[in-house]
Amino acid sequence: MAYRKTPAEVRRLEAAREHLVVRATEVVAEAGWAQASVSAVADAAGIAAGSVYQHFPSKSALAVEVFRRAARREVEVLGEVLAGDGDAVERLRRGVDVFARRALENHGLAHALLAAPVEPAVGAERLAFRRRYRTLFAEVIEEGVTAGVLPAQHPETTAAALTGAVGEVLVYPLGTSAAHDVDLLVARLTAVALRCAGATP
Amino acid sequence: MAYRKTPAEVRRLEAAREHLVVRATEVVAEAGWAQASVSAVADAAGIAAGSVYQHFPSKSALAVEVFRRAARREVEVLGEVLAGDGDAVERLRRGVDVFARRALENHGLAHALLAAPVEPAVGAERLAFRRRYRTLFAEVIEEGVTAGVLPAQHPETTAAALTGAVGEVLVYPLGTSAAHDVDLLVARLTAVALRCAGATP
DNA sequence: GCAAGAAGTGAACCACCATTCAGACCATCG
DNA sequence: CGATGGTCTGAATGGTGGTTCACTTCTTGC
Repeated sequence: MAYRKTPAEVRRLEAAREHLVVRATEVVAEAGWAQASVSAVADAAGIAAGSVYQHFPSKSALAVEVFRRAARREVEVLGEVLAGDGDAVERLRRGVDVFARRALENHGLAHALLAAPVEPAVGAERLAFRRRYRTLFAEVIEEGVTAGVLPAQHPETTAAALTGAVGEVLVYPLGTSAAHDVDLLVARLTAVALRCAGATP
Repeated sequence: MAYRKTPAEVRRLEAAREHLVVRATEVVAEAGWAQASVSAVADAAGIAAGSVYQHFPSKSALAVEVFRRAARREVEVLGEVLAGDGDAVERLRRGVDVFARRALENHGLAHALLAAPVEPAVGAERLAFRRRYRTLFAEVIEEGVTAGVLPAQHPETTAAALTGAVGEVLVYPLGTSAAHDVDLLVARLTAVALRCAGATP
């Protein structure tokens, strides 16, 4: 028993892993998944390619972790806004508003999360997160219907349509680095989203 | 001058190319892009891998051709329905209806066209075709607004939202081979789509 | 039939990357 | 300090799959 992991050592390892994930996320946000090779990511983190495998069993596992963290943040933010104050329609409006603004603000990462081609493992994760978005939206819509501020409808379908609609409207602005009138874009998007749910203006 | 392409020979070559594209499309529809390797596609067409390069300069070029043909058919069908009889709202409803039914009928191909991961060259083509869907929808919406059957709105944004919404609602049913109640699904989808555009029920 | 030249073949080739591993380096503790 | 057993390195390995090319097979025009 001449070596035992000391708490400091454990912390150091966790920090190294954390650092790797953060840098990998930056690479993905700035250059896309295709450029995020193991060696590129390792370089960005200042470690050797082989050291990546100290922290993750495969490149896929790292990619999934990068995706999960970033996506979870968005789900949490959306969830908070949708569970906030106001009636269902107002919360829905704010949810779409916040989601869109955050995506436009960090368009590289948003594009990677929403639209960019990904390897199968990450694709599966993306599907899972879309389902979570859908569930969040569906809850608010159901509330709105029950409260009588939204017309009768199938909440799951509307929720799926909303996630698709928001994503598609944002994809083109996200794909380019050109400047947009964010307020105008967001106003148009929230208007469509509310119509989608059948809110009366 | 001992060999000159005779018309019959030219026709034979075109037929061979055609056959290759058709078989490649079948492979993509049945097994997905990932399984459509050059050798798999060549096997399906009954030719050697090397012969693919008689017809296309690269695998990418073949993939793009496969995508383009299939996507063009859908755009044409949608265009015809949207330019048919009835007011803007009715045509929009029928457009979404027909699009969804065709997709569900041929879910393998639809999934490949709409949602499955693709190589960059095909991804660019996909974006281009989405823009065409958007343009088609936008025209009808603009008509509807002018005719007063739809409320004032930004047609391009609504059109983008529509393509995204339709795609997203269909992705899950398309991804599985499970049986669905097509009529119910389509009814729900057209309802959301019409609300999206602000049509009064 | 035969020479010319194109189409077709498929095994070899090659580029690309994730992954491995033998050795270097370092932290722990008696 | 020195023995133990971890972490780190980066060049070598290996699998995958698109592409090439020397060769064979077929079509054409005389």
